[in-house]
Amino acid sequence: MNIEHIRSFLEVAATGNFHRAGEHLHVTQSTVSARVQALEHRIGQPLFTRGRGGVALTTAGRRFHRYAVATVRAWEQGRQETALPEGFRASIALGTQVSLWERLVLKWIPWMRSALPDVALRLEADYSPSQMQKLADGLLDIGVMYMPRHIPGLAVETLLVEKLVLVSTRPCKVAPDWVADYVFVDWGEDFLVQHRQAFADMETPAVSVGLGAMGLQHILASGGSGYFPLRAVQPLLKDKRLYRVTKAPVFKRPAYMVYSADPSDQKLLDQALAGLRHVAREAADG
Amino acid sequence: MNIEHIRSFLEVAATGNFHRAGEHLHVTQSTVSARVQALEHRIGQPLFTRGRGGVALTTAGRRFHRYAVATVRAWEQGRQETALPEGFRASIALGTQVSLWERLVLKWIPWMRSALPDVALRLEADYSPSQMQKLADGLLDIGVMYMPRHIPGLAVETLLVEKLVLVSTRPCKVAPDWVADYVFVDWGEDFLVQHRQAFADMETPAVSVGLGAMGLQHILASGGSGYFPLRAVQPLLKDKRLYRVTKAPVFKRPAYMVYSADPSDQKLLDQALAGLRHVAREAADG
DNA sequence: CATATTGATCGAAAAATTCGATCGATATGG
DNA sequence: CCATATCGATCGAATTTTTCGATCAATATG
Repeated sequence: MNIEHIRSFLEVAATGNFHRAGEHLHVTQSTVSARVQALEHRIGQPLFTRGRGGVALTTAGRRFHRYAVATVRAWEQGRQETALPEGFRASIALGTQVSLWERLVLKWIPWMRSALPDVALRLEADYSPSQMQKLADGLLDIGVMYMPRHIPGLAVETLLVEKLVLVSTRPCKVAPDWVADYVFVDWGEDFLVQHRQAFADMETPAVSVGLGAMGLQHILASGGSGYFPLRAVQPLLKDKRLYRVTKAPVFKRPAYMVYSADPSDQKLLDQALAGLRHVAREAADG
Repeated sequence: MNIEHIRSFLEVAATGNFHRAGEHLHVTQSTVSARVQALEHRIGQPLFTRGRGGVALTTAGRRFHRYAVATVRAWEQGRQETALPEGFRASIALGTQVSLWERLVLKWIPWMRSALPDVALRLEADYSPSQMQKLADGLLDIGVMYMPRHIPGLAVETLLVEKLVLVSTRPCKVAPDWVADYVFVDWGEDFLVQHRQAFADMETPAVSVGLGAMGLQHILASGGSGYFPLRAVQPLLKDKRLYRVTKAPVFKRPAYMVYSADPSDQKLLDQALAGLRHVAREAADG
């Protein structure tokens, strides 16, 4: 069965008129008639009552209508999602965590556009678990994230290593007054482990924050200290709005890129990965 | 685009082999090849990597896969739902409330099977509001229910009038000791209004029940009185397990059938309605 | 190196789709 | 009552698409 036939059925149902349906579909009335008849024959039921001033759906036609909509929509959407934009040769689908978006992907886009102008880019910012699934299912070509799971068939490569440094709103060289104004920011499981090792005797901080940007806003507004990516606080250190606690340990937080070990277009993937490595070098903390 | 093409894509994706896919679809390998190529051309992307020992989905192919499944399923299901069973000329879709199922529809089915053996029956038991919507949408041909809403384009016809009579587990001629052992059964809005008019000074009964069968079970188990359909309690009256309170008012509870005022097959509908009227007469309280 | 398996390709045959013209039925207006 | 307009069905011819069988080239297997 042809999807054009189903689309014709929907158009006739909408207009109630074979001629008008034909116009909308850019075919003749006899074509519409033939299509609807083919559909009716395939289903084995009349879908329209042909009468006086046009047509109306039969009970069977109305029953079929919702499935017709679903069928056409599923096909149309699948085509849309899968097809390449006009004038492109291939496409790369990349998923990333929001926090790595600005830092890496935003710079990778122009790199790709100039290096491979005929490759369309499909980008999504999502959270890590669903992204790993999409990579495993082959729905994404590249994932950029902290803390990937290891899955067979997927290669994981360190892209850059962020340095998390302790900063405070007051100048001080040693670890600050814990508990009082320290803000614990959850930078993920790796950080948690390192943090616990370094500050084994530390009591539970009064404030702990799940999202980095929130923690930074908090200490800037209310004063305090906490671990933040060097890159993110560097301008604030220059402005003397924050001070680095130089004696405190520095933690490392690596970001990875994940990709298929056996891609359908090895060459294309290699180029895209090279671009990511390039922007990662440029974005390195130094 | 042809749905067989999409089905072929799915079969190839499942088997990883054009030959085997062809066998499953009862076509030759070259047909499968042509179909997949047509699909790829229509989408503008290769969906498989053809290689050494078979084929594998590309990223695009994997992306398309779920939509392919959705498309085929929607069409297949629509055809299933809409098509007539083998050897039937037409079909009638009837929806009813559960409580009227046994009373009417169960007897209507054999009537229809013998009167119109080449008409398929589609039956669903549902609750009134969604049923009226389905009737209005033309998804049902006939609805059988208490308390239909009136909707333009739908005809409503009284099918039978149930008599609700007061019965008690103890013999008594007059209204029983209210409140103490009377069970109020909610037989719908009409009943509520009549009941309130007849027993204006009645206090709120101790027990009120939403479903008729539950109320009947309750008074049979624990003793008491309440309104029930004459038809339902008649055998219990004969067995002297219940006694009718003859002086109490009798309430009427009409059941209706609802159908399109302008059906696509008037003659067929008329015959089905005649059948319903017939079984309703037989089921009348007398 | 022979052999088997894979998907692509080609040409011919078959099937389907499409179009334009026309038909019959029905409604509208004078 | 009749001329006219509108509607969908139908027909035949032209076109396009689909299918098949045979064959080819590439790649594994023993």
